[in-house]
Amino acid sequence: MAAPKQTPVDKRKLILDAAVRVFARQGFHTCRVSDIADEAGVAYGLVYHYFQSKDQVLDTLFLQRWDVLLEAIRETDAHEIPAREKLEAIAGFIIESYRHDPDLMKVIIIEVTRAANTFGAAHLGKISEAYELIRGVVEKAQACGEFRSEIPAEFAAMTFYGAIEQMLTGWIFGTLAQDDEAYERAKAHLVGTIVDGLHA
Amino acid sequence: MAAPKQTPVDKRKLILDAAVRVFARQGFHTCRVSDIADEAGVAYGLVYHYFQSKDQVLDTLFLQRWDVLLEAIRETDAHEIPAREKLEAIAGFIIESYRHDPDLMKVIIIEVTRAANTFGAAHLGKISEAYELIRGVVEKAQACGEFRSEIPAEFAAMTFYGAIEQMLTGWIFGTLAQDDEAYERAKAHLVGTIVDGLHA
Amino acid sequence: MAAPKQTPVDKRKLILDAAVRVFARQGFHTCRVSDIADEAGVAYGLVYHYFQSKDQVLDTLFLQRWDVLLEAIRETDAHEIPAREKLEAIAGFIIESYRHDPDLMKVIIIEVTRAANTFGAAHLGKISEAYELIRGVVEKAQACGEFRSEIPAEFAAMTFYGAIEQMLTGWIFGTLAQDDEAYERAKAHLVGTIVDGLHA
Amino acid sequence: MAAPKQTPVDKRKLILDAAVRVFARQGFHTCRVSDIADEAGVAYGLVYHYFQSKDQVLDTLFLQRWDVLLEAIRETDAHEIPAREKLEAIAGFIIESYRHDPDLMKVIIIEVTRAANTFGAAHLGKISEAYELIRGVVEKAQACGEFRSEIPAEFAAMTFYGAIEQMLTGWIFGTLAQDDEAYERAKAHLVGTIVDGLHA
DNA sequence: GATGAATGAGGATTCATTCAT
DNA sequence: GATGAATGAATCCTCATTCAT
Repeated sequence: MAAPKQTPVDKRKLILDAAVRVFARQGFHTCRVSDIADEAGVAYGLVYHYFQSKDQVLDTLFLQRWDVLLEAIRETDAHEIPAREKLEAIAGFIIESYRHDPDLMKVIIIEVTRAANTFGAAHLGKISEAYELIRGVVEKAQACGEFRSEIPAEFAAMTFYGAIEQMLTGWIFGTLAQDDEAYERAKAHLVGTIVDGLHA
Repeated sequence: MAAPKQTPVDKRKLILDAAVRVFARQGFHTCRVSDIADEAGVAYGLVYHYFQSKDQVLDTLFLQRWDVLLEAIRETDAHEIPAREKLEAIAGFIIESYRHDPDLMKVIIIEVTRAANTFGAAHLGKISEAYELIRGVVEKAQACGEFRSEIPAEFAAMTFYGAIEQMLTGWIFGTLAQDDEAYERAKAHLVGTIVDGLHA
Repeated sequence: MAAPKQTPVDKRKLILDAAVRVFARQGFHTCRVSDIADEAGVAYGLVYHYFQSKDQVLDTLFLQRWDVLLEAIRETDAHEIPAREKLEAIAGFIIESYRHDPDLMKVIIIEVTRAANTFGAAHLGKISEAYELIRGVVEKAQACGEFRSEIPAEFAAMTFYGAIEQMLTGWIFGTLAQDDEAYERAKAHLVGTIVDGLHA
Repeated sequence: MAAPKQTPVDKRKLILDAAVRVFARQGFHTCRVSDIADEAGVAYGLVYHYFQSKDQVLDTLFLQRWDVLLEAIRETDAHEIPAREKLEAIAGFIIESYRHDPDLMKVIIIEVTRAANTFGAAHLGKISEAYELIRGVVEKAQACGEFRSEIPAEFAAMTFYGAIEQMLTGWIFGTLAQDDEAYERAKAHLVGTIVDGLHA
């Protein structure tokens, strides 16, 4: 009888996971490739067996996660629900992503999304897709009268996206309180601010 | 008799101005100190006569401009005007700063403010001062009943600041239209969104 | 009953042939072992099953062919014919070798014989055997009065060998015309120059 | 009174001279840039202050010397003397070059001229100029009846050049005796072989 | 025999910074 | 103040070779 096949260790996955921890801890530019290999417990060269370069490791991490995010936004947008609920779902998804794997989101925000001079520029297209999807949500809400039309949809999208990113940055740097309650409040207030406004 | 004093060329200023152009064009990490010296038309070593390091050149650029910004916010806040007008003044000041010297603002946003992994972290305190001042504006508006109190002031501040930065980023990368009309619209809509909300 | 034996593909031969093409195309140092395996359509590791190292692949290629060459010279030298005809036969054999398999000769000349800093030094002994054999031809011709004795035989051999190698190099790099007629002319003129001299 | 200006040490020259010794001793590919710096007694980075790359150091060495050689051939060719004397002068110049600085000529022959797979290919044009000049000498001799016309001049040139290079290679590898007498003999016999032929 | 994942040593290059003049 | 030659630390990437299956 054949021995039950052990799930073999996926070294590629091992390296990606290690990279998240190392990038989050030391930063992409500050860490060496050997730090990733050490953290993963694999030989130096194996990183280059699975990835073409140090850059490509981060690219992979970003694209994997970002595509999940875009898909989630698209999925949300497909439902027949008020725009307010869509925005709540989108904010909620991002916040939960951070809650679930803060290191990964930290790397994506700090090293890619906000790193306008390096990876941010390289992935501008992918990042813009998120704005566009949000703009679509706003446009439809304006068309059906849920949102007013004076504010250009692209402005509204930028504001919404900028607010989320700024909040995540606050959590990452510890300038904003972060506990379970704070996460929940954030979901509510983010949309509350953008949709209802600050006025009394 | 003393020779009539020629207006001496301020080489330090020459270097700072050159640095703005070089940082804006090539990015801080991609340019070499010699690029700055070449652009300024001075000798390599002179950069180190006036500045302790390449970092310090950027630090100087940032701090100079950021302090002006903080002062402008403080000045605005000192007036007895509605919070809405204060926020309009703040957004207006930043937008005019960009309009007046796009290279400098590009460098500050791209290389410092959004560069969370390098200079952004180093100047976290200074950058946070801006959030704090805006939070103060909101808090006072909540206290006097102009703004509602459900939204924590720090959330509101983050949203407002995040929206501005995102918009500047859009201009810098050319994903957002930028002409005189766009600048004016931006001033109006930014505050319109945050204060009045998107709802119909 | 045994299944009729299929002509088995000789993978070792497959690898050697592929190596000739790859070395000729990319050069020994520029190609990777994986390039050879890919060209041969075999697995990476199989190269190391049949050869101890990348070097050994080239060594094998060289020694195989060079021994054929040495044997041909020896065989020619064994005949009772004028030295002039012997030299003609030797030049003819080398030229025909190139005509028959230009890639292989290119690899041997470029990567071994002329590569004085790497394989040329390693195979100095084998290469020298060729000079020695040619020197023997000359010495015997001097002893019997066919060639004059003022020119040291080793000089004559070097000149003859150097001329052939230089001509092959010219063909390999395309600085010398190469077509059927050129090959035939080369055979005649090579010996014509060395034996009769250039003088009128 | 001003102190007599000491001839300042030309570090660039220091590096080039050190490179000749290191390349001759260890070979271009086997030595490290730090070996050159150490041999020259300068800091690692200074090599890169004066040269763009390790390759460029060798290029410089080759081109400097090769241009001197080409100039010497041209100068010789300009005289109204028999072709035989011209060839003697050319062979003599090269042999004296080797005698005067064997390390430099070793590097040029081994690492450039014969290194057909690397620098030889890169400098093919420059190297070919030498063939061309020699071919010119032969052509003129054929035109005036000093040399017979059956042998194509380009063949004759290849033979002559190939013979010289082969002889130098013999000296470099120690397969050919080298002392003052050998050098003098070589000058005479080289041309003796090519012009008068080996026949009795 | 055959496969290809895993290993790890080795070196050129960059460039911020220093310092003698 | 001004110059630019001199310094040397730091690290990504390549790729021949090994080895478990």
